[in-house]
Amino acid sequence: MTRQGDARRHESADPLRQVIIEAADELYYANGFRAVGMDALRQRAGVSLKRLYTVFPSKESIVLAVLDYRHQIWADEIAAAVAQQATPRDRLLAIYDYLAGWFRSDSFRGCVFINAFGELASESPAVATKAADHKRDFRRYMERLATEAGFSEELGDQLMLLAEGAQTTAAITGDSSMALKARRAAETLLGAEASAQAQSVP
Amino acid sequence: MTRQGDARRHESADPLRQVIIEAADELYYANGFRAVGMDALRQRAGVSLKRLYTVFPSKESIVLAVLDYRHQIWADEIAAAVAQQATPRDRLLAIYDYLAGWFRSDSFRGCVFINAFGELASESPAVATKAADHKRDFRRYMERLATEAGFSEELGDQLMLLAEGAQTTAAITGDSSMALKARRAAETLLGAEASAQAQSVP
DNA sequence: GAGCTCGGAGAACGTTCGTTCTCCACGAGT
DNA sequence: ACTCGTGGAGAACGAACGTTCTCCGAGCTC
Repeated sequence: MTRQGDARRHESADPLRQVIIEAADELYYANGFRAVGMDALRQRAGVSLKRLYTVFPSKESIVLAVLDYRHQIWADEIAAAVAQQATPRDRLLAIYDYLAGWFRSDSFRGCVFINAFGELASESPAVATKAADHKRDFRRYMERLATEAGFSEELGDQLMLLAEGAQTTAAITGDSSMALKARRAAETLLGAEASAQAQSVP
Repeated sequence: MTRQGDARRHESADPLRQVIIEAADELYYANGFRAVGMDALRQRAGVSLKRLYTVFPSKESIVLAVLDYRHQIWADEIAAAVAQQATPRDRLLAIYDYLAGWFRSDSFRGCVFINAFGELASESPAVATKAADHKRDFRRYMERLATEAGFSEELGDQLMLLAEGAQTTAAITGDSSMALKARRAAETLLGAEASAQAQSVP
């Protein structure tokens, strides 16, 4: 979300392409994909329509590029938040602290992939698969984090579900406390599995 | 979803209005709200455009009526699934079994309120508030179920988050096993709070 | 300086869609 | 039988939007 550290990693080689992607990202996320026309995007990016269409062949391709961009930001920021924590337990719980900060930001409008899926999946299979890919990646990431910490893969799935539920609920109801509720549930799940392990290894 | 038992409760007094709502519900849910035009709805409902506009003043009003209809179905079917279970624990877990059956149905395309929010919230504040109302209702219902079973209100919130996460994840990835994963997480949360209660009352 | 190319501004085109209007057939009442 | 009103089918209208086209000016080459 916010630019900090080596956030430059998110930028592509072509600077014009990057300007368009960032302008589209802001407008689409704030107003929805369909509500933002090519003219508004042209104006925000400071680029003529003709030039816009030399870089991207269609609006759909811009949407897909924005989703790639957001996926990279999400993955990088999650990884950074996790890396700051030392213990396996804190690394798993760092997800929810990251969500809490995101939910409280003024620009929060839910998960862009869920939004894109709801808005465009019926007309763009490419958008639908990109949303599915993103969710699959996040699930695998949580599973990996869980198994690396000595927990079951299933626990990673469960923590993923809590994070997804917090995102949609916070987006629709505007209640940013969902991140904390999800975190406390995650703590309970972690504690339960840890004590079950201690029990089974006497 | 499926009509069984006293599903007639969902019907309004005006039969023409009800025909339109049910046709709109099927088309909107299967194809998305924007993808279905008034002409397709007119054809499916077997009603002329003029008659359609005598019953509803606009498409938005039809969308809102469909959301009301779905909210009633959801509330009734959840209540029925819960009522079939005898113990407090099974009543709380009945939610996830209901979700499992729903996810496996061919017509499953996610939570209609989440979809409507993503598609229309940016242009229709009424849709946004109706989605928020629905989620608030469900949250309160889970909180009530939890407290009636002797658990904390917070546990109800956590079970709600699991259900929400399962809905979005199942919708986007098409993986219906999310209901079972949510259920197992819920079982763990229930067990943990039960044993904590046993501990604190020696 | 003349010619040429590139790109900017925005008009134009074709499509979609919500909403309204027109025309006409049918049936009831006298 | 004639009239009148109701309602059906679908044309018409206006707006929005993605995409393409036109016109024109700026800057580079010889």
